Amino acid sequence: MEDFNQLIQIRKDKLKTIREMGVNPYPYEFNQTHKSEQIKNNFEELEEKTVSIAGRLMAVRLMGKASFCHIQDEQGRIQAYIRKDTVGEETYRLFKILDIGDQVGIEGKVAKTRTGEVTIFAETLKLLSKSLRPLPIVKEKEEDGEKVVYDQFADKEMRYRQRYVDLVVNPNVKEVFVKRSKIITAIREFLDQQDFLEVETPILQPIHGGAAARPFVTHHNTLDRKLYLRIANELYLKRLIVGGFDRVYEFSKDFRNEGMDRFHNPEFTLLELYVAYKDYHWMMDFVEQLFIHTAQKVNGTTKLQFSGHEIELTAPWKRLTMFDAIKEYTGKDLSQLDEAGLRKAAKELNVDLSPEMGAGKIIDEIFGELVEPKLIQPTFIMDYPVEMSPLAKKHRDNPRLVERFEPIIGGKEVANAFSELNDPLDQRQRFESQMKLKERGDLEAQELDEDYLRALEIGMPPTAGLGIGIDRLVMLFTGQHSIRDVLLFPQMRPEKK
RNA sequence: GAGCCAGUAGCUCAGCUGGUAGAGCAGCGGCCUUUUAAGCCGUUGGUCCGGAGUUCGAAUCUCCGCUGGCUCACCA
Repeated sequence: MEDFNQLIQIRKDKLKTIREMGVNPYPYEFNQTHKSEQIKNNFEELEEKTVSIAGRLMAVRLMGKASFCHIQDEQGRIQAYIRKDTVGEETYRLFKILDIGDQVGIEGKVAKTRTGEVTIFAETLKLLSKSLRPLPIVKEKEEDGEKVVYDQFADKEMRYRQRYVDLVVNPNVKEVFVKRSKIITAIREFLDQQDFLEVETPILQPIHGGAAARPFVTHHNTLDRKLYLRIANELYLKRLIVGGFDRVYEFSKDFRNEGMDRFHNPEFTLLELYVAYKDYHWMMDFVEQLFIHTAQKVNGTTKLQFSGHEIELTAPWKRLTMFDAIKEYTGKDLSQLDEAGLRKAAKELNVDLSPEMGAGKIIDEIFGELVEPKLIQPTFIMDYPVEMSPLAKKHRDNPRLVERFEPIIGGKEVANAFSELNDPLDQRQRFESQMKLKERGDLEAQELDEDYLRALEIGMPPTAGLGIGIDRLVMLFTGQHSIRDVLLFPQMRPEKK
């Protein structure tokens, strides 16, 4: 720490010197005419033209009365050449005491150096912001066309806690978040083209409905009442379908008070959308088109590289009922078995069960263990056991099942959809069986929402609904293996002083 | 929640079966007007994650704790 303070103290001393030179180390603006990649990509056109760039000083090679440095801006890095004779004595003196990490603006002519690198031959240089805290120094070298990185800033804890440093120093991190933004834009564009209305529903909810999860609890002082941070927005969006909006969607931050691992962060982004007069068959076609549109817009192809697999998103995707999928991958037909029979089958398949699991949960367990990880190419798994889906409509041919599907890609589900339950009496019964689970100690069982039932009693049209975990979608589209790598500021334990 | 691994300079790391801490980069002082991991000479810098124990002596061994990573469990 002593040493660290020393490094900062040296920079503070330099700051003082700079002020004494009559230079404002924190000026108010700078006129940028170009960015780094733009200059490199349009060299012929810009050669010998004057440009001005702004960015962070990332490398300095000082040689007496002339120097090379690299400036990093939003697009990348570009080299600048600073000559004492050209910029003048005062400016060169300033340049010599600048540190890596300082923000500078440079104006000069574009040309190539002897070794062929596009370089700005500086005529003026302006300090735009003095950095007081040292940055990790990452060096790169080209070797046989391969980029070798030295001293990479790799400590994950520090990368997540100080994302601003991570972003400065690890350029590929930036790409992930640019892509994340493009994905959301592409989805929004697709939905808007299809006449959806983007809406906003409450984050603070008196009843946490729409999913099975433990909530965060908070308190409203004026109303003196308990409120929950939403775990889903499903019940509000369906109230809007009742109200007469036929196509609605919301990108929502949802909150679940559960464990954290590479697939779970306490707050995450969920897209939910609802479409009146459609069912889950229609929704499967829709999901295919949504994914294809997004992949084309973001990656320019319907192929995805993930975990060493090449995934092809072109429609149609395989459609399998859950029972057929289990039969295909385990050889067992579970469709006619009762709970005892299912337990026996699970045992034969070496799937561990806990005693409180009901028939639906056992089926899901077998599926999750033995089938899901093998579904690499996009596959719709359809028709889930009724007990696990209290908001989905019963299957038109089989009352033990609901009309629900999940698309699985790369061995992981990326969405969840169903024909929405709109029979108010059936919905009340489903809530009541959830209440019984809750009494038995299931902390994730859903709450009975009297107002939602009132809305269904007013009457909801046949409706298809869809939820997509946006973070996991981004993981899939960017090839990242941890949710923390697609969240700018993942949740961390408090930093120890 | 469980198991495994890790924490040493600003960054990346070395430090063997215990003998009192090192390198490269960065920093600082020099030299250098086409360099690119620039180079050359010199040099500063450490609560070895924290605490307790064993020992003449602990970065190193033991225990407890903290933080993180990975895997599993829970969970969409």
